[in-house]
Amino acid sequence: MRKSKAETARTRNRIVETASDALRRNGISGTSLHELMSEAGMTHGGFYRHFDSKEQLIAEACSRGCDALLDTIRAAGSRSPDACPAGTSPGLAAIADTFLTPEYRDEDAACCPFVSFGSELARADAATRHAATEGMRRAIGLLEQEFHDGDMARMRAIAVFAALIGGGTLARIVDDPAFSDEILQAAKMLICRISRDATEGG
Amino acid sequence: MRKSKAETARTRNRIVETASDALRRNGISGTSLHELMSEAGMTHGGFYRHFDSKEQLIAEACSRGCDALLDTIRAAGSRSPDACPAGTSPGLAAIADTFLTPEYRDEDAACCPFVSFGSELARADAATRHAATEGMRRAIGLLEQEFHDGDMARMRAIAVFAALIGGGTLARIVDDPAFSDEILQAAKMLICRISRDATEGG
DNA sequence: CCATTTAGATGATGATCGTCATCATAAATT
DNA sequence: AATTTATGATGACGATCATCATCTAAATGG
Repeated sequence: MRKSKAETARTRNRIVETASDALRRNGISGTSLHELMSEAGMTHGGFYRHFDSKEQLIAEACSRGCDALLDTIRAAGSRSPDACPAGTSPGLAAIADTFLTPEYRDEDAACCPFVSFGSELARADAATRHAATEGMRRAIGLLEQEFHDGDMARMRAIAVFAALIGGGTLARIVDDPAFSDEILQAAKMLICRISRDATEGG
Repeated sequence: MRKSKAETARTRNRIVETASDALRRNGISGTSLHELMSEAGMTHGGFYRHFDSKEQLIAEACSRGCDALLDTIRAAGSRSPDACPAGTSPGLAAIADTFLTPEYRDEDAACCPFVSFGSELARADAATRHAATEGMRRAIGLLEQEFHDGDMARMRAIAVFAALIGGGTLARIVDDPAFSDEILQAAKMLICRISRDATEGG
């Protein structure tokens, strides 16, 4: 049942894409190759025609998940925010609005890798950690643009990213919806505050 | 080989304590009962004399890990900080100094549960999530005290906690030490900024 | 002091895991 | 057209997992 070169490449791509989704739904150790491959429409046997190991796939899927995150940040940044306190950058407010809402929190698959399996990434193999590091660099780079080369733009971008990931992670843990919403609000407020600091030169 | 009541209680306690450490080192799915019990100085067989399931132990160990976190926060809050920018609460600066240092980041076992297995907690069973939620409530309550009933004390305490967890999680992922240190610095700066806002009524 | 209960060791259970050998088949190459 | 190559299915491998049955010896309760 050999497939054409083009179709083989498409299959490989489909596995990575499927893994990227599955990881964000179930985490690294919660994702098995069996489940993964059948989700991609195949049996488990073909896996090693495309990858050397599960770890190699995880690294690639992590990178792919970061790409998706970047796209979401870009799309969010160019939207008009639900609410934008005076002095806050509209782009940052819109990004906070996108990632720190109950709807985004309750989504399983569209979630960002760092929220979905961030604590597992700290224990992952070198290649995966590297993919995550580079993804994080790019994400922070995007946020940095929102500060228009201002003073401490990079520092502030990192702070915003930490608030996004911290708030998102905690909100997903909490089993009390009101408390969880409070966390989202606090993180959103924090990000707007950082943005205001930048425009006011605080 | 039956043991006395007191010793049985001590054994059970030792298992929970061991699990609390193991969880913070290896995460939830990275911790097996085999490994756990032998770490506690026993074979795996005796486990079910003390617990109904692995999940039940995880929930208790999570609660215990939160207790340890609370103790660390309390101890940190009453220390004098390495550096304390003008207007920043010394307690908050000291807490940031404790949790956002390279030394704390590089420790395996003493780490806080939300950093160590926060993303796994979001997918854990109801009892574990509840234990985590209550632990988080208490941690935020402690931080809230640092704001002395000021305006939005609770909101700010949540923001500080999100910055701690977000910063700590990201710093542990990154494989570039300089970048990781940068993340710790940014999160620390953020927390000092929140503290200053409170004293200045910003 | 005897009968009962039980903590913890040993070892088996079935399920699931990552990985690999084999095979049929169809694309690629000659 | 003949030969080689490689995809993906089938199924097995050994390891590991949570859980449980059984056995022991010691603590408990009468």
